[in-house]
Amino acid sequence: MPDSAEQQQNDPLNASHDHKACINNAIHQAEQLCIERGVQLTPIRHKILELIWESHQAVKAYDLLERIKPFNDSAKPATVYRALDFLIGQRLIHRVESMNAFIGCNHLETQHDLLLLICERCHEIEERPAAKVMESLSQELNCAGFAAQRKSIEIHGLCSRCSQRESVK
Amino acid sequence: MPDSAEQQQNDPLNASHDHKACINNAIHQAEQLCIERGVQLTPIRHKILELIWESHQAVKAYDLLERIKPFNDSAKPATVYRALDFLIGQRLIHRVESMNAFIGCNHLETQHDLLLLICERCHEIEERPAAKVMESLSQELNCAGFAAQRKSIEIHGLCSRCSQRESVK
DNA sequence: CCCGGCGATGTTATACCATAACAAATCCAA
DNA sequence: TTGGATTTGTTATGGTATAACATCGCCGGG
Repeated sequence: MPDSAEQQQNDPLNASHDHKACINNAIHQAEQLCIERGVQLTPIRHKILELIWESHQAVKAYDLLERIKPFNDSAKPATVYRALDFLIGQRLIHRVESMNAFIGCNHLETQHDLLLLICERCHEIEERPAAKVMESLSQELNCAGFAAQRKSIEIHGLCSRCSQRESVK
Repeated sequence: MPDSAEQQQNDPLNASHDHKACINNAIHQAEQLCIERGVQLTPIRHKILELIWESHQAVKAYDLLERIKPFNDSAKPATVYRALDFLIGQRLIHRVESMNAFIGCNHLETQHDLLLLICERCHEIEERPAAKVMESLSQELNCAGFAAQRKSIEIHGLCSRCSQRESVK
């Protein structure tokens, strides 16, 4: 099978993006954070995190289940959901609410409430801190007297590369 | 009609809120819009819309199913989901992604992309147009070259009344 | 050493959420 | 009258998520 076949169906990862380094970095940071926090990034949790990081697309829990079975043949839904709960609790991944799916978090050291830009064509998801949006959002919440605990901001549409392609079509 | 709609907005959820008027207004607007648009707000769709408007809390599809059965004993999941699809397509209701639930839309005449403030204590949901947030969001998306099709902004936390209560406890 | 608590995982079962696919009914227009 | 479009009925199934209880391994106190 040619290398190109490994790449994503609709929209290969940006050629300039060294995804292996990207994964390694994320995983390494996660390991460090767990040590610092005194929590256990157990083999199952580690493997789930790796599987999620295999792409910049959101991954479904039952896909993770299928993909972890070769490494852990006793894996069941609860196995996966527990690992996901842990990873979310440690803010190492996001739950993408509008997709019932999960994606690695690229901003471990900074804030966790981010804008998610979800491309309907290539299915890749970009996280953006979007400081100005968050600032005006805070003001709005203040104004409403609302004490926010969790923010989910998910925008579906076409990413810049895909919208260029659409206009060429 | 617009007068009462604005009043609701300023005073949407508290004791002085005349929810019957609120429902009537929403339903009436919906009926008018469907006529204008040449689409059919059939009895099933109408009933589902009414059931959703019975509260300002998000409603689950299978709860709607139970609650519509007395009126339509052949109701099945598809019955409900089809009505929901229609109502969402006409922007008469929102899907609350982070809850797998549905809520009536209070801003039929204006924009549909709104902030949803979801109270974890009383479970009521407030819609807010949040013009400044939307403005900075547009700038952010522009900046990212992202062509948005659908926006889901859901904030979980404590509403003003509930956070007061919490601090008293 | 033993044991008891704790966190993690194994295991079974079930509940909840959503859609596919095809049939039947209705209505309107050609 | 027929035939297309829309809506609803019906059956079946697939996808998402959690509850509940059992077990295991580790580690520290008695």
